[in-house]
Amino acid sequence: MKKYTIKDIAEQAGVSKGTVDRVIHKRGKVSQKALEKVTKILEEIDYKPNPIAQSLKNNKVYLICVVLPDPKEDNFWIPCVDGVNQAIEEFRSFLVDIKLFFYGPSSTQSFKEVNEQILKLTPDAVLLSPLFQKESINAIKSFRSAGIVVSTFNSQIDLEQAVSFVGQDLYQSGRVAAKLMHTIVPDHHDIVICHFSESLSNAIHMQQKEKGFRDYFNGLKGADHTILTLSVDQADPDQSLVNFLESNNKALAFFVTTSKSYNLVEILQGLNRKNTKVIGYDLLDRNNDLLRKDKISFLIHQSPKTQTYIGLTYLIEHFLFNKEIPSKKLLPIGIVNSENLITYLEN
Amino acid sequence: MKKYTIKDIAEQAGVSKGTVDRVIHKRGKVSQKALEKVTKILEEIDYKPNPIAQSLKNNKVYLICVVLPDPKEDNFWIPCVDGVNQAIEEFRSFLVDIKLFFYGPSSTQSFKEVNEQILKLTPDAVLLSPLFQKESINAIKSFRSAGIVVSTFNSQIDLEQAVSFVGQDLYQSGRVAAKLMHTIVPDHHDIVICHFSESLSNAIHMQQKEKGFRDYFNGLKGADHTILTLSVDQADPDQSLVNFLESNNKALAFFVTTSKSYNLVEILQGLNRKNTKVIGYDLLDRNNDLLRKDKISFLIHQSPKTQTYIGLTYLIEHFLFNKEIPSKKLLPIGIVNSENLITYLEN
DNA sequence: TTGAAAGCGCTAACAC
DNA sequence: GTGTTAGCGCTTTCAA
Repeated sequence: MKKYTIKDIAEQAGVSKGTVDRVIHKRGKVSQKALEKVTKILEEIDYKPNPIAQSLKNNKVYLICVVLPDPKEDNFWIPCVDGVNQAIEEFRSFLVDIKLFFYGPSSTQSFKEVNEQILKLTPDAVLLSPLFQKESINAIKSFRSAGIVVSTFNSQIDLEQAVSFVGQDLYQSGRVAAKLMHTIVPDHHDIVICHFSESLSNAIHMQQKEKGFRDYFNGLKGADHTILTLSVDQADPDQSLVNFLESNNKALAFFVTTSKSYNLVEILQGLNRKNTKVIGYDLLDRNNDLLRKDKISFLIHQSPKTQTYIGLTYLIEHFLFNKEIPSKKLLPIGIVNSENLITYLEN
Repeated sequence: MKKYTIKDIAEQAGVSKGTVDRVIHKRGKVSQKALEKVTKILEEIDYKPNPIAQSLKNNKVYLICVVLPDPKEDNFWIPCVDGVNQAIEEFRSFLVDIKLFFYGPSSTQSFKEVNEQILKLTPDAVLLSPLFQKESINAIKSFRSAGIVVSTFNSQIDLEQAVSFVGQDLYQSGRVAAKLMHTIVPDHHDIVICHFSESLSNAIHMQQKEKGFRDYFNGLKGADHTILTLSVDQADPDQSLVNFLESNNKALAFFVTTSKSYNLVEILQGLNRKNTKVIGYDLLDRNNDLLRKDKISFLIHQSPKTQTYIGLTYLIEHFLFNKEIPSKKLLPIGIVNSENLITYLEN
């Protein structure tokens, strides 16, 4: 298992290392004869340059900026920060510098400002969650024209704009929830899809999930479910829920499209409504407690921590070792109940 | 964001790079005075050597051998081979050489032979699935005394023998299955735990899963389930199943502790038994088909591909970049239904 | 006990 | 067009 070096190839071809390097990187200034000779050898041995040596030569500290909504305002994002920190820790001794930036989850203005601030730093790459469609496309454009590599996570925006996306298939995620609901709820049952939209930016997410959910039930043969959609009023979610529930006392099965299932469950408990089935998203502490107590049947895990962690490792390994960045990575849709919860929390 | 090099430190301390290196690696032959000076600086800047430069210097091809049961004899292991191949592909250009070895899943003799063969190659590390308790401990001992790093996956053996284990908590996995069963099966129901033990080596696995499963139900307050255990006769599994089912026609809910759920389902279909609920393991093609057709309610995913892939990356990054090898990595227990199946298959 | 120097594989500047 | 050379950060040998 001999690994060939550029020196071996140079000797074999009877040229110098410099010439071999020129051939490898197609930098021209090589005679036809030398080119052919070297190319032939390269192909024969399927030469791959040692990425470690390449990286050492290129001793530059890569700057990567991560942009996401402030986890203090929406704790869905807390694990994303954990993922970033894990990457920082893991690559501490390498030549990478990772900086975190937060914006207000409902302020396009703060999103803009943060991006302008980052642009001034001219980082090598930006990893961002493009909550706001239009503003994100603008931001990505200006990053790219400054030669900055842009990767995205969590929110998929229709684009050839970004190099890479790490996240989940939200339509499929709605189908998963529907299938679970179908397994735990008898036929002839009313099912309620609840949208808690703390920031309008989630609208697309919620729609895709709803579509998947409804499509699943529409596709059933002898199906007979009434599916309602409830968009919880942001101004006063609790009252909005109470009103709905009091006028729909047959509603016992709920699919919450955001991480707010705890909010719904607390209201249900307040109204003393029994035998409800709730399926929601995200392993927040308050959700986890209710899952353990069987007040929530299933949570769907969107792997927020993994999303940022993987997004970052793609970038880092690209810079350090010339690895290709996958253009799209859709993570598995995790189904979580009270018993496998712990195995997700420990990872 | 300046990264310090040993040259910087040497200059700061007024000594040579050699001396700094001696301090860092505690190789002695350093005067008290120099030692203190350098140590102080190292601590102040929290110096971490550049692992890329270290690795480049150490230009050695690391040999890692992977030992697992022949996937032709038990296709549970096919994805494990995929995981190995993924790691090979990903680290193709680095100085690592990964070799695969198979043994007969029910032949301790072939396990022994393979290990002897590997011992002769004196690899740097071995990653193995220690199916056979006793023989594995012996093998690991001889590897370790030859200075070979040993990591394990899939089967946990009670040991400080191996450096690392990647796998799942099987007891918890049984609990997950039980919880799922509990959600989909009415009370007052007979539940059957089915052990298909194609090789005796699985015995411990199955026991742990059974224990978790039973413990879950025993822990319920107003529970009222009859749980039977069926150990399917290896000599003639089909007949053995038919006999059992004909004398237990109340049995409609089944937990299959191995990847053979398809086998049970086919028999159930042959007997034309309806309304059965089956929970099993592993995303084999035959299981997946039945999951899609709703003949299996849930499959539990043990992430075999990830197990070998992670096991290998731990070893490789340890050798190449001095990363620490986690002594135990328990992967999330995946709950799979017809809708999130595809998201697992694509990963 | 210490410093100087060579070299790992690769790149890029420079001289011819 | 081509070869030579210096140097990335670190380790290790050798001479002092």
